[in-house]
Amino acid sequence: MRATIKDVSRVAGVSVATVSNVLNSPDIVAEQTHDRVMAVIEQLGYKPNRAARALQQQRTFSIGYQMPRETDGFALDVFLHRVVERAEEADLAIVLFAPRPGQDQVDAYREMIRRGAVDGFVISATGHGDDRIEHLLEAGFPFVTFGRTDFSGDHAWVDVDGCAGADLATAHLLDRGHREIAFIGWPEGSITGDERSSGYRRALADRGVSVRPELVVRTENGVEPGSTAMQQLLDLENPPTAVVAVQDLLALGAMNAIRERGLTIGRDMAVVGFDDIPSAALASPALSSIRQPMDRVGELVVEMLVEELDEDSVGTARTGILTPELVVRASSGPDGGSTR
Amino acid sequence: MRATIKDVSRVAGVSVATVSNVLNSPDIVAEQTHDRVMAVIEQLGYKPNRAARALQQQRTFSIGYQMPRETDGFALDVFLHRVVERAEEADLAIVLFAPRPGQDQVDAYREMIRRGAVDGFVISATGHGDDRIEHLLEAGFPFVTFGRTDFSGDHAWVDVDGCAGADLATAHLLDRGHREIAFIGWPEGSITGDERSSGYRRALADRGVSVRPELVVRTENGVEPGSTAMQQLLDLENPPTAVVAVQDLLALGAMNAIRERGLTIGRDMAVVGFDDIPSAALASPALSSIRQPMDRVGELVVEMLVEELDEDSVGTARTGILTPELVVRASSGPDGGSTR
DNA sequence: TTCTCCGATTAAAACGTTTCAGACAGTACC
DNA sequence: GGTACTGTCTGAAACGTTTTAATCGGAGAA
Repeated sequence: MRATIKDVSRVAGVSVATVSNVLNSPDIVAEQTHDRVMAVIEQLGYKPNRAARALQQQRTFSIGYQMPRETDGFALDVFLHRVVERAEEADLAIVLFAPRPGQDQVDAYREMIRRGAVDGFVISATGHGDDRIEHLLEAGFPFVTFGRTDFSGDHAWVDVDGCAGADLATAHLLDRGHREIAFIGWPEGSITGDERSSGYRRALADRGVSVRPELVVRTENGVEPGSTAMQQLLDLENPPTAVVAVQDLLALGAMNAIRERGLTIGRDMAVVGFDDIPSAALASPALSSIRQPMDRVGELVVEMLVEELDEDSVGTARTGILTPELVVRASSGPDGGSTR
Repeated sequence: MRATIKDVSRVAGVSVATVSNVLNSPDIVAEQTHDRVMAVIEQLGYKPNRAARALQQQRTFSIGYQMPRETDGFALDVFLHRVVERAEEADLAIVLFAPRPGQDQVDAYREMIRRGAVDGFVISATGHGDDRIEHLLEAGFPFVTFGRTDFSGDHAWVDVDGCAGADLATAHLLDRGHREIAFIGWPEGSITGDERSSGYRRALADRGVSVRPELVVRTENGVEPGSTAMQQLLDLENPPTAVVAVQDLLALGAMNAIRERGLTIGRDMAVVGFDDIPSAALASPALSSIRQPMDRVGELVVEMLVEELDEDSVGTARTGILTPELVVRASSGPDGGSTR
């Protein structure tokens, strides 16, 4: 059926070892032989069998990725697409897995390792108290995370600078003349949320604007919570003129609340969100937001893992911090001169 | 490092063949032996090596899925999550791949087959003139598609009944008393689009409402086209009182146009979309839409492929048609009595 | 001439499974 | 006591690679 190395060797009149060498150590084989074998390989459409290679080399040429259950605000499609593309370049396959119903998350990883299914992992949806990280670290198994963890110092990770993102959003509003800028955040304690809220404060501090504590509202993610939070802000004696939300869903909720009060978004109240989920562009008015370079994240995550695998120097703790970008749309008001 | 079958056999004091039998043909081994070996397997945390198994059995226990480039209106995350879960149950891994830059789509499939990387494919984003299908058919390689193709009679596929969906949407509006119902569709020629538009006509015909040709507008997908189409409909001498869109993006665009005319969505003009993209629920007012059971699709696709692989009876041409469901939200008007 | 070295090639082992053909001991049957 | 099973277990081959060590012919050095 499929051509094997044996077929190639027979047709080319050389040993299988030579064929293997042509592919893996082209320098040690005579040029003439090389060309002849190459021609046969081409002609037969030969591709080395993955399983055989994996068995012999004791590496699988594939990396595992746990399919996330929820993907709120996470552009899985673009992330994963780039991950796959980049992995392909390094001759690696992406293998998806998920804990079986009732199976512990960590167990799923353990199983993948035990059956020698992957050489390493790409991990997303990290956070405080993530037991996967701890387990992989003590197992000494290669992995790279998207997002920081409790053990960020000990492993490779890629993250988007949430602080810079929130700073960007806030500065944008300051540029447009706003001084009373509110922040709808998550409860303290999440890595991502705390980062972003610090960016808000930094931007204000940089411009010498003092933070009014009552302008910072913390709530869980979602449209409804965003709406409630905004109502609360609007009920203040001295309400803000602009608001930055830690996530687009909250921003969309805030927009609803603003609209319900008969105010015009962008004119009476400027809004900027975070994550640039697809619905941000589709909202009306369209929501200004902070876009994370998810394709770059995917790319970088794989590149780091490849390095780790090549040198198998676990524990070098490479890190990559990417800068998000501000996407200005109608919700942050009529375009003042400065769109940067 | 990892325990192998040899380790187990040594510790349990039996041959490797017996260990293998314990796992694969438990019936032919004495109960006592079985239990003893099982205990050792447990104790050592032994899991059969994937590569070794694949090499010996000449099947890979994995199925390939080409990462789609664009995912408009396709809930990749929920589809893929269920696919992975269901595959796991059948002891199959999902391997992602994508054509390398410059590489032909079909070539990517061919390469996967040649290197014996997968036992079969799950394919989405099908349509007229899809050369992947043709190639796989003549290669006699197992696969199941989500969506019909030019060769639907010759292979297994799963699809959502778009006709029933559009019927549901249209009937819903008829139930609410609308008689002048417009349809914003795609240009004729796409399998999915034509199906859905026929559902619109069927619903009207079933209730004895005649189709006014000028109420059917065809345009490409997207928010802007939807807006333009709606403007066109509103400019009619005798404009519709409700509109069904073949896709949510078009519906969202239509909503923008309606709003811009100073009309109130749901009261002056009812709107129903299709696909129930995340933005539908987030729009304001929230958009009524037709939801496709993507989790069921994923499930079914895998189940069919598993059957195909087991019996290796390619060409049985199993088919599965799933019925979508109507999600009623504010855009289709105040709730009249009948929400079904 | 003989020895050594070198470049090119290859035979064979190994990776961890599954499976086929036997082996082996006991049991039932004639 | 031999034959034929039967139930359990095992040795060895095979799957398609890579890799190590060995072979081999020829060229250069002594």
